[in-house]
Amino acid sequence: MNFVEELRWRGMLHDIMPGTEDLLNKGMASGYIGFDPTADSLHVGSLAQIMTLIHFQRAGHKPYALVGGATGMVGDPSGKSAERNLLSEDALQHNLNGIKGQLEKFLDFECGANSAKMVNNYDWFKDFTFLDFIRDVGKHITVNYMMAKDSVKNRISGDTGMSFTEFSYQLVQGYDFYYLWKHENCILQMGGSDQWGNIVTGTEFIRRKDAGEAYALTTQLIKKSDGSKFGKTEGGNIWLDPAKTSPYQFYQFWLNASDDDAKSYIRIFTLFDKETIEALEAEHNTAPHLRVLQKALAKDITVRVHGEAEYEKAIKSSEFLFGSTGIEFLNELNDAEVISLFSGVPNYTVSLAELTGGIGVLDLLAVKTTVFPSKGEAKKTIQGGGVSINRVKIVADTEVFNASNLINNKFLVAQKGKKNYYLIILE
RNA sequence: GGGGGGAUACCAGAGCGGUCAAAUGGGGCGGACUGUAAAUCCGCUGCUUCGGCUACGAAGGUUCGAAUCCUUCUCCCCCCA
Repeated sequence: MNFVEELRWRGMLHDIMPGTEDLLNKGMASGYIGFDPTADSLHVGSLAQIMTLIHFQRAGHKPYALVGGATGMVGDPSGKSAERNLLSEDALQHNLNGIKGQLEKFLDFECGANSAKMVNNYDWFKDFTFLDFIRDVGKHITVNYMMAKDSVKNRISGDTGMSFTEFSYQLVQGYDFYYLWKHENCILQMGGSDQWGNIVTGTEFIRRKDAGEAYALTTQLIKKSDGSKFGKTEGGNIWLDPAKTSPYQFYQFWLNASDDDAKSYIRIFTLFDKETIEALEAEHNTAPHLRVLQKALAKDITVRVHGEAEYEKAIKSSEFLFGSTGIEFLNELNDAEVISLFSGVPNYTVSLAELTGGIGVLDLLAVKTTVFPSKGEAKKTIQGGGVSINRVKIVADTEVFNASNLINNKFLVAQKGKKNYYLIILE
């Protein structure tokens, strides 16, 4: 199956420039996707782009991952309603290093002719002077053309306006494409559907400057079936970096996908073939409450991102926290085992001496720890029946805890809502 | 340069002298139902030692009393030149 067909049946394809498929069918081609260094880790949203590159490579093509050291300094206006804050050079460098390390885990950089390659556009922009840029690049693209782009139009007709810096972004990205086309024979740029305008500026630039041919392909923006934004939870973004999103939280994120979402995610984020996926769906439909689909999805991605061992730990934690195992089960474990079981959930350390004298729930959850940001909020949630300690619902905000409430003389397990656990360690 | 409009909680957006910690919608959080879904319904959504305290762009002023009236300042938008 060729690359485009692959994306198509998985529901990933959004838009493709005419001729692209024919070109790819002729043999190995090089293509790239740019990654934004706005943070030092990629998140599940970027994972979709990584998957595109993986499919590209599996179809026998040569994938390039571009990290935007230069474009990161400018800021992409696409999909943004307000001017972006610029990152300092140091922060940018730090972010680039983090992202590079992650990309290396997904693509094969040593498989011969179609080995993946990583490039940083800062390398070709750092010595590019402003005058050279406006003469060699700016001259080929009219302002009229740039103004017609949705990302620009939206901002100009909106309230916030747009700086010259962001306006020029599409030229900078357009030049990236030209540079890679010229020096690396990169003939295709891919990206999320919000990147179409930027990518096409690149193909246009290549055509006008060197009368060259280059192609564009974009993938569907991932949306949840309820319309809300993909990749965010109460805790914020879901990151690939285990220090930012623990493997347990990562596993939980996928496990919690709704049925509809799971059906689309499993096509996008796993490499299972069509038959396997359809079989899983059939199985899921006969007993939806077992959530076979979500489990298969969560397992596959967690193993690929964090490894088998972390997946096993996430499963164990999940089974305990959401299973029917009673809290007494903890008594059978030693301290290290308990801490490991809770390794994915936020934990706090409180002095044992203070607890001996008794600590009220409000102080415990809002002062000694930051389970709640204020006592007022803790109180309200308790009144709404949303707080448990050691799996027992708190009924009054005056309840006091002391050493006799400890599990293994060391722990308290707090819950906010059903899904949010916190481990309080007393020492 | 001239004229006009505006700035309210996370966002949008009412309020235009007391009854305003501020309508309504969205978002968020919590509860019920359930499959740790979806949909639906319900509650909460400034802090507090529960006496109060701090809040409606900023600083002053009028008033017993201001988000609401006046003055100055800052920022934004629109029209004309």
